Amino acid sequence: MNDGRDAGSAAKRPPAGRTRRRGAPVTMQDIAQATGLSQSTVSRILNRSPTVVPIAESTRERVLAAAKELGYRPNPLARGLRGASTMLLGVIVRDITDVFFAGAIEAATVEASRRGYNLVLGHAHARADEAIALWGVLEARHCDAILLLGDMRDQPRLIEDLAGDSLPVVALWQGSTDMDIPSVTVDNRAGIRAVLDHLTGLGHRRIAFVGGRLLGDIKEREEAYLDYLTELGMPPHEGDVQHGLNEPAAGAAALDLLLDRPDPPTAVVASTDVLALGLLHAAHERGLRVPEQLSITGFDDIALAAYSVPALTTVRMPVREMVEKAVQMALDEIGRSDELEPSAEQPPPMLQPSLVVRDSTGRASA
Amino acid sequence: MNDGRDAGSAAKRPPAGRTRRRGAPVTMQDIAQATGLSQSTVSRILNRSPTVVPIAESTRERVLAAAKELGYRPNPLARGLRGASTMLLGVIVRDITDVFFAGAIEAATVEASRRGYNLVLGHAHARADEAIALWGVLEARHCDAILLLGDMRDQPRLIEDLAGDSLPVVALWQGSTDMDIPSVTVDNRAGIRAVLDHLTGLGHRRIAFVGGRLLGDIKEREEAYLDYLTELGMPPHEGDVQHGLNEPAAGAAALDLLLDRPDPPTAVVASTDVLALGLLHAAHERGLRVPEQLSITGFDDIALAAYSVPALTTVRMPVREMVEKAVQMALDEIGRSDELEPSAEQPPPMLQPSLVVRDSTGRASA
DNA sequence: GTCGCGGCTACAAACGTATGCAGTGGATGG
DNA sequence: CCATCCACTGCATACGTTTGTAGCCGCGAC
Repeated sequence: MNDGRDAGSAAKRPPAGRTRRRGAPVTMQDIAQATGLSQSTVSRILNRSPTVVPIAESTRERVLAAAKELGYRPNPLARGLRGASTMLLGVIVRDITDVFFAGAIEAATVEASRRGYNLVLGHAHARADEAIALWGVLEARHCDAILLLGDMRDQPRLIEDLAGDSLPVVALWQGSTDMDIPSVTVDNRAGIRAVLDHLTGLGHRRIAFVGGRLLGDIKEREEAYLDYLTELGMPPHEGDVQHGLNEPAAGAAALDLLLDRPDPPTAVVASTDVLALGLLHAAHERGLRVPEQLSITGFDDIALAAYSVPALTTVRMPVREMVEKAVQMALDEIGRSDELEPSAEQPPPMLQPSLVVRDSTGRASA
Repeated sequence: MNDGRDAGSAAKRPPAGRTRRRGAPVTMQDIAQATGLSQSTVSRILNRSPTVVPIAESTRERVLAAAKELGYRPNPLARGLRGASTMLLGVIVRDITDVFFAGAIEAATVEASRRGYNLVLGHAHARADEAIALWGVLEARHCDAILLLGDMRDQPRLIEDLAGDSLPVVALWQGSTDMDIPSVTVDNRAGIRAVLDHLTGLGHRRIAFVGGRLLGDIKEREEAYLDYLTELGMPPHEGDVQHGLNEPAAGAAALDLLLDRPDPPTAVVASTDVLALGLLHAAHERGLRVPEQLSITGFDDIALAAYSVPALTTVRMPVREMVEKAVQMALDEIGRSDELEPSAEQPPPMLQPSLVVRDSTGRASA
């Protein structure tokens, strides 16, 4: 039974029944040796290769038994070397702690596994200036395609590496930029318009805006806000637009800045649900009643938005549909990878969000 | 310039200046050919191999230039085949949408990248009964070690595959089970005790509990709750303990069940912040004022807990410390992988949580 | 009796990289 | 002027698969 693979020293290994730990991985070669067959035969059986060559039923069973017995696990590296697809979908997200992206990742996981793919998660880590390790995450993983979640424009290295790469990349929520990366976007303008229609319909005339860093979708939302109010002839007052990180704390701080003035706004549009939650909290801290004294809206409709106090009026992001579309685009591109001509350039799909009215908005107070 | 790698047909490729898409990946062989050197020399230079053999400075520069010029990317598969470590840390999480785990993943990402590792995320998908594709996620990825986030006891296939595997596995928040997987845990009993001390100190005598599925930490928390109240001689009334999924909706539903009775409790301990947020919402819906009429506590201290309405009294989970410890354990195990003896069995580290008093708890009402 | 053929299996060449060892050339010392 | 040594580079092999093709064997047909 000594197959020559033992290390030189005959140190007896722990006699535990189940030799876990450091059993040199079982290879096809081992199975071949155990069954007296050749490694290639084993390979064919283990992959039920498409009848190119017939295999005796008895042999098949013998091999399968041995494989199970020895606890064989295919080595994906070796498999990948031969050019097989890795069935991996890389996902780069700029901030995992952003609950919105967490939801998107969930959606991507579901959609990917429906197609037999698994997810590899890279992490842009918004606050790390040196995002160099990034490209390692992707390329280092040899995925079949890559999904980009969020606007990565501030990570030029990443974009560059990605562009130089030979595999399909699809971006989500990167805002309508002119980067030549196929993308799936949402109609941010329509979302903001819906929110502002709703608020003005409730009689609000002084509507403030709280945004995150001017990236991607956030930027679009702010621009849409400005355009809308300008067109209506009631542009925001000075100080009616606040910026900060996309965190509840920033929202809370912004609210104080907005309200610690004479003649404060009667409604605040947040560029994000997370910010809106911070606004709600700060309003409560000040003893302000929402929506009686102040209306607040969000954007995204994260899971918690329906359970805030009070429940948040927001814009529903069609996350599932967008991710579905993006995964499909990426995988289609893989399929097309053999052909020479680049796929016909189509306008990036843009999906429609929808207003969800809950309890954080009401008629404008005197 | 025709290096023989072209496909047979001389179909001219799109003349775009930047030939993206489907340029067969540049290999060391290509660089060797371009510089007139051999592949092995290129390899040594590109890895600055440790002076085993000297390399002429001019040659080095020539190669580096060519590598940059051609846009060389090392193939991690091939590299891994040779046994090199993949610098990958696998993470299996049972539910990504759980904001608590999202935070943990963030922490793991940070800690891993501090050590030059990257994360691969597998997804147990709490609701998928057939978690078969799972083991594919891990093994298929050939990581150097695996972190388990949450209790996976209901996924026996996964545990089994994991145990049969030869690489280090460390579990986090799996509850104190007797599975022979090294783990890092938190002292749930101490956390619950702190919460109950706090509440009884405020005069509460009828304290209800809302838990998720009886898994891991949640189970421990519920048991601690029962023990505590029993020891104090005021065991929970019938119906004072509610169960559900770990979602705000479940928390909201539970609150109604708890309060739609004569003689309702004056405080509710949630096994999780997420549930507690649902409780807060439901209380608000009922017009109940927190904490004047009802006290509510959470567990975990997720980022949003400080920004709920009102801010949530909860138990801080030492996430960063725990993840740090776990990553260290896993990586240490890798280092030890060459030695034969299994590392000396040590009791799994258990970290201490701490009470965070905010505004959702107050003196018991009449 | 020989040939052919079908059914099964083994051989071997990739895939891209790492690395021990064997060269090769030039310079230097005797 | 030859031997020696050093600085440098190439050769070859291994890693674990996949896959095209060649080989073996027995049985039936002519």
